[in-house]
Amino acid sequence: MTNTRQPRLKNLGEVEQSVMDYIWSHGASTAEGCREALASSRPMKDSTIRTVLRRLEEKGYLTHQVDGRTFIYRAADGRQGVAVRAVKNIIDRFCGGSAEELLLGMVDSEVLDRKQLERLARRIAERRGIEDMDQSKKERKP
Amino acid sequence: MTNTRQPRLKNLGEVEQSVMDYIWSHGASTAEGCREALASSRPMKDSTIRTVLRRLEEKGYLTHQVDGRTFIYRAADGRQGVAVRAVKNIIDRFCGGSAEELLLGMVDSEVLDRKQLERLARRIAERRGIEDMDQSKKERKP
DNA sequence: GTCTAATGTTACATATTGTAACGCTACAAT
DNA sequence: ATTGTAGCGTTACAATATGTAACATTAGAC
Repeated sequence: MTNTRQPRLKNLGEVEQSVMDYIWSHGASTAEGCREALASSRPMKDSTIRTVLRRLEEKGYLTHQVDGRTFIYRAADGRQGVAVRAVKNIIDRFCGGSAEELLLGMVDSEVLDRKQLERLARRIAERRGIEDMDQSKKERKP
Repeated sequence: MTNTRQPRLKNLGEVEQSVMDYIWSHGASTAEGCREALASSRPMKDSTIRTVLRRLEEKGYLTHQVDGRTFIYRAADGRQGVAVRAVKNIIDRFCGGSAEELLLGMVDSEVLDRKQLERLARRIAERRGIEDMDQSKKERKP
């Protein structure tokens, strides 16, 4: 709610992306767990996956907790949240900070079907209620 | 309309971004025009700006036409379009190709005010009309 | 024909990303 | 206690991306 400007997530490379995809769907994982899970599509040495995981943690995508002497890696933020943050970055860079035109463009393009648009409209309606409340608060202020 | 999968625009570096910002707001420009416009915030040698422009063209952000022996650079696509494409990329990578959850998340977060939500809702309504037509076409098919 | 503005070519430094060898340490089994 | 090894850290190297620019080439102006 309090719009804490978050620190601009760096981009993900291919391997990094696939690791995040795995952790996002699987939940938490050890280095070995990741390595085995990705082995069929992408065989990696033990030290490779560890480097990738460490970098992902540096970039803020992962955190780890220690269990015995094993690291358990977890996503620091969900897929959803990362996606929203990425879009906010786009908004800052291409839309002068205002999302409106972008979202209108999204709606105008072919990205959503009818059912999805309905749900979106409903959600907007709910949200409008909240915004209205905020609005009234503001109007009471001066 | 025909969803031609466009070729994944590469990311822009800082200087590249500022060049695009200039061309997007200014319209078309020569190399010298760009260089002078950015000189105060970012002095560059002639050959530097030229390299940047050429790379931007390689990446598909710019095109040029020749006037005499001078290149006139133009944006290949508008800010809006680039932003939408970037968001589509995010959707592909983080949302399994479906924009719905992402847009719902956007609406739930604090990126739009009431007026903007209203306009968005109205646009969705229009769009729903179109989608409905498409839908009826589909239903007639089998 | 010479000068010069405009473009082309090539290069180099730094950062990012994928990949991995090697090194260290704590625990388990002997 | 000694040693094997599982698990983490350190370091490195190649490929690509990005910013920067010197130097080369060429087509017109004069």
